Amino acid sequence: MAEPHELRQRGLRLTPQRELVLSAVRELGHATPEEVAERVRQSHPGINLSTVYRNLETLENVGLVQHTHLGHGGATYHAAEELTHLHLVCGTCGSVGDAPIEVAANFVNSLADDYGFKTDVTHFAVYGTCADCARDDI
Amino acid sequence: MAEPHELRQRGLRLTPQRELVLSAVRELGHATPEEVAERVRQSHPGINLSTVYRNLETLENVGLVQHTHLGHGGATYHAAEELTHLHLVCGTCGSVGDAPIEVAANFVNSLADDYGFKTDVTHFAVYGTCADCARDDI
DNA sequence: CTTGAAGGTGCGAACATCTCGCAATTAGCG
DNA sequence: CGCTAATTGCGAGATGTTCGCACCTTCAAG
Repeated sequence: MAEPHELRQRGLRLTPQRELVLSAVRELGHATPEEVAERVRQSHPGINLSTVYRNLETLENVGLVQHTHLGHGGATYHAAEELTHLHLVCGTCGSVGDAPIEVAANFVNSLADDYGFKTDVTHFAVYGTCADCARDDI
Repeated sequence: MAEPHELRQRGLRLTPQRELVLSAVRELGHATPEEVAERVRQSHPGINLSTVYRNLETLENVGLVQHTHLGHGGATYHAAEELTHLHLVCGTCGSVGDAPIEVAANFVNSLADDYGFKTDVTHFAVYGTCADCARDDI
């Protein structure tokens, strides 16, 4: 039973770079393209940044990874399987916390009912002040 | 009665560039730094982009304007008075809709109660698919 | 009204990110 | 094995934003 590789299943060629980019994203959890490249270089030093960008895009197109905006400008990538939480970004200390998507369920439903807007809560972070910073009142 | 200018009240010097940047932000609603610069150039052609960036930052520090991330990478600026709505960004057509912040009230309260996280819902857009695109199912 | 110090502006260079074109390489079908 | 199209590496280029520095303005003090 020739169980085809998950990349081949999606019509992609199986290149070492591609596999490494995918596993880097999986290992890193949240990662910028730069961080992915750095991780990949541990086992494949010659990989080019362009290749990382292109593979992230390709992998996103076939649904294996997704990107999220955590602020500033750059996107960060996740394995698609892990997108089960939303991101709480603290504007004071910069920390990124997680919360289950369920906390947004009512909000999402309201937007759907009132505006017909289908929300993907994981795509943008939720911005604010984390508990620690709010307490310290820096 | 010498009502001091709003900029002077906040300890800022009154320069033509500064005033123009502020009024451009007010007139434009949502605007990228580039758009602000373009608007300002209508009455003050020589203004430098750096000056726009610096003034946006300065005005933000004193609370007259705020920036929001609507996606991609760049920030967009608002007059602080107008930040009474959240932004619904459609990933399909790119449109930016508004919704009153009240729709997020429960969500914000949940995050505060369960995580101690004080949310600023206006800072990041809410990403998803707008009613039109969802209907067309493009 | 003058004047000096601090703040602000313009300009160009430097970055940081990300995209693209192109030639060389490689996966995978037949 | 041999071909073709997909993929990679590389360098150049497009953006978007920041920074240093010399010159210019604001404004308060005299």
